[in-house]
Amino acid sequence: MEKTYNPEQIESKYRSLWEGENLFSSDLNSTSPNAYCIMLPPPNVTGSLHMGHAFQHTIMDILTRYHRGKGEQTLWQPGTDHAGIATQMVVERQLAAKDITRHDVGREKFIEKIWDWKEQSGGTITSQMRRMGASVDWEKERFTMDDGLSNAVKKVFIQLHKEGLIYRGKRLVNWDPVLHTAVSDLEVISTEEQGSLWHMRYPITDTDEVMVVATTRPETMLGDSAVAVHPDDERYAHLVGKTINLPLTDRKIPIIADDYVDMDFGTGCVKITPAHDFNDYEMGQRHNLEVINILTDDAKINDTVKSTYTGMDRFVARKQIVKDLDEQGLLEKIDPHKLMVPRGDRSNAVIEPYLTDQWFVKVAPLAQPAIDAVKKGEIRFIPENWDKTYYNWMENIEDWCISRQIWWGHRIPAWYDENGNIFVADSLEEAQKQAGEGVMLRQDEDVLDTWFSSALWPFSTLGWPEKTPDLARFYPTDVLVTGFDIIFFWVARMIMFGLKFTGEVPFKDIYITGLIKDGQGQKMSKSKGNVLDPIDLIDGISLEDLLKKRTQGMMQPKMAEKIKKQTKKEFSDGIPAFGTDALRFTFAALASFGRDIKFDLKRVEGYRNFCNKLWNASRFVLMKLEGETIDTNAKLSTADEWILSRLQGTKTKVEKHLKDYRLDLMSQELYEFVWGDYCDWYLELSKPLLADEKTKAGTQATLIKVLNEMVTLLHPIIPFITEEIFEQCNTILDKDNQSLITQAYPQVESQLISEQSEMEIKWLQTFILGIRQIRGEMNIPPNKPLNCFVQNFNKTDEVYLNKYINILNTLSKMATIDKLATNDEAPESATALVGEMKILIPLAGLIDKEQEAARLNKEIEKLEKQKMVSEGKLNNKKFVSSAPEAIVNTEKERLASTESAITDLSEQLKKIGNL
RNA sequence: GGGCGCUUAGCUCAGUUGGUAGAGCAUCGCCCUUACAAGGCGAGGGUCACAAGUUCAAGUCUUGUAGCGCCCA
Repeated sequence: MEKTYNPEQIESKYRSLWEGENLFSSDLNSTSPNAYCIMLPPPNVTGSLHMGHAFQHTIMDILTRYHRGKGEQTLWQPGTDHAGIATQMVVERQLAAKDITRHDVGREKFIEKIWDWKEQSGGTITSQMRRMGASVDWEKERFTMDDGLSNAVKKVFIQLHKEGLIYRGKRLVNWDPVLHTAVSDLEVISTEEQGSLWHMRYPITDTDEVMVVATTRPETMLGDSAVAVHPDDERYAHLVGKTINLPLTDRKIPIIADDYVDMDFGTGCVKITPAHDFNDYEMGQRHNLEVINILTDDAKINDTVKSTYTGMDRFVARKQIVKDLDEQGLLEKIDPHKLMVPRGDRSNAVIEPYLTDQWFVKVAPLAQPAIDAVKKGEIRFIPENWDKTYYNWMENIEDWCISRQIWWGHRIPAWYDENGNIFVADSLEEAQKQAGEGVMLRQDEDVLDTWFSSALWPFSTLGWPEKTPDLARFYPTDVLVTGFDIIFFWVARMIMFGLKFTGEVPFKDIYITGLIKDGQGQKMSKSKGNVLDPIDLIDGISLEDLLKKRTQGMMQPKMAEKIKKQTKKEFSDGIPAFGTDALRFTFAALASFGRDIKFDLKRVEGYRNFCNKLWNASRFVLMKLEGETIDTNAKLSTADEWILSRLQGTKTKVEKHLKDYRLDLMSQELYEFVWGDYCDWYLELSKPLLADEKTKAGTQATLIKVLNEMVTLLHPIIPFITEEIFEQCNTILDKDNQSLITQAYPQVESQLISEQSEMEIKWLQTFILGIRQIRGEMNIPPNKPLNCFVQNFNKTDEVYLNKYINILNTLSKMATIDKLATNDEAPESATALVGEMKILIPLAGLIDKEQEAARLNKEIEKLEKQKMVSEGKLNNKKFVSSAPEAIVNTEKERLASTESAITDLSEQLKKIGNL
């Protein structure tokens, strides 16, 4: 084996081996009683892997590899979604660079271009997944626009339509005037921006009075249908029922009363524009107001308004209208005002409420069973507090606008005849049958929201609506691993559709992961220039390349400067190559149940070091075993029994943590076992044991057994390095070359749990630690041989002393360990305690008396504090009477041993002091 | 305004049904001891945000306060 761990070579070796031998296949273990299945949340086909994906994929892979190791038939289903708007935008942008639009190209050609683009860039994310070691069943890879999935979409649409759960209607929707499409509520991000509040004077018909209304969007006044006041507002009571001469138009509009109006906001008068505001729309319905649309698809003033404003962009018109009102003396004032501005999450354009014909899913009837499934515990959120977020949203859910005015996606399976009658069918032929011979049909131009097809993912990928064996075997799936940001977009919709169409929940557990943020706790985003590419952590990247990556395609040069500065500060030497395993271990270790995760490069470095440690421990073992025959029945030493016993404890905890999805605790447990128990203690103990013919065989057998189990336990987290170590072990043992990925996950062997050996080794450790502490504090070099005495030992101590004399001499570099009788006068010494037994290291020329006195004083002080705590408790009658007996006893024992230690150390202090 | 979180060592975070506050990193000593300097050994460092309550006992349970964050309206 190489002296240092080199991830690069190992990783490429096993990437091709695993896939080449089809070891991720879900056909393995096909006779197991249970099957295990995880659906990969399909990433955007033209996207790339970000830290969040890498994190979640690591979690899914750990679960997958674990269950595969448990002998279950396991499917981790991969695939991508077509990301309608996002993907279409990319290709439109490419066209825009050549100064053409999709309309110039035409629908069919344009879609061809998108498919081309998908072919070209669609492999990015899957190849990155391969770099991460994701053990998905690649043979089952799906795409939301595959034929099978498209058929499922059609079938669902048709059935829901038949049941009246999908309808078409003219409604106010969120309109993106740049993309020319409706978007759902969820795709609109409202943020606070600085704007103005314009106060306009509206003259009351046939009077000299005016009403002052305030608005943040003055241009919408062209579509006003009323002015509303609160019914209890005495200031305006006399005006209700009169009309306003709407300025800049020749229309008269009524003054109405509605208790929706906030009397205290502004003047208490509100202009009502039903076609361009969601609240106004509802009020319009209540009062039968006219709905006047004044905008075009691209948010220009339309020709409903016969005026000079027609054709003006909404923001140009705004200026002009304000100017015109001012000239007519109708502008009262302009106040600066902070308001929530809705923008499209893709285009960043200001969204307009806009009246159009759209398709909707009636959600309420679907939501109730979906709520019940969680309430009844058929679906469990992990951590469970997310269920509140889910309920909160599901209980206030609105109908879902599913039509999009774009070309890339599943075309809505609906046709219209010349009279506007709708025929929903899975083909033109079917629709024609419904409409009758000779009727001219035209298919709906729109496509469905991408999430509509994603919502079917857990069963459409398994072949639904066919009753396939996969569907029977793997559905309902076991766990969904995803971020909280798509609980509404996706999780809720999968549950609704899953229940509706399969009658079963799509998954039993929903593991909501935290969000990966940068070192400063900022959300990673391209515009902030703080994204980390997981692949750069694996392969490393120079500062130069990182700067280039983070600033290319920046809209604002100013931002680029800032990003450069920040990046130089944080990554002055770029990022070293840590390897996939180190990154995966980091993700596992960070996967606690908090909400967000500040990503710290130092952690990756630490776990890279862990891999190196594991590597070198393996090297040690293999060196010691080379050319030897392993006797698996050899007699075991206490140290062997001890490490095997510790291993059982570790396995038990790992099992529990996995069950609880606490991968952080799982990885910590294994980290501590490997580094603390195995490397720091057992390997050191093995050195003298291997040198002794009596214990050699047992030690060899134990070294390799534990190493093998360790790498098997770690394999789900760090698959590459463990696979390599496993192979090296096999080579040395002359075993057939099998892959670790197919090995059984180790089970607890309860007969190997040994309290006796744990007690004995604890004694040994205490002895060694006592001496190390004296060496450390007295600055005695660790390899300088020392003489020491022991005194005040009991029978057990004596047995252990005889048994472990060799080990003690080796591990704590003792020259001699001599027994002193209780009455024997010891030389001036530094002292450590093992229970009641004293270890005495003569000062003679080695140790400064003052220093040892100071050390003892410090120790005694610590013990005194502890003594007081214990005494305080035990003197409290209530404690003694109410606390459980076991607790009281522990406290008594603690006090006794503390007191005895104080006595011993004080005595020692006195001895030094006297000299 | 409604909902959900967070606040523990210099930093990043664990802390199970209440029972002596932990890890990694960083810091400070001593060591290139034949698996590992990407390492070994030792040490220092905490009023668990604040206040009150329940309890023999509170980082942990209850209530309130402050600061920070996210989601929804």
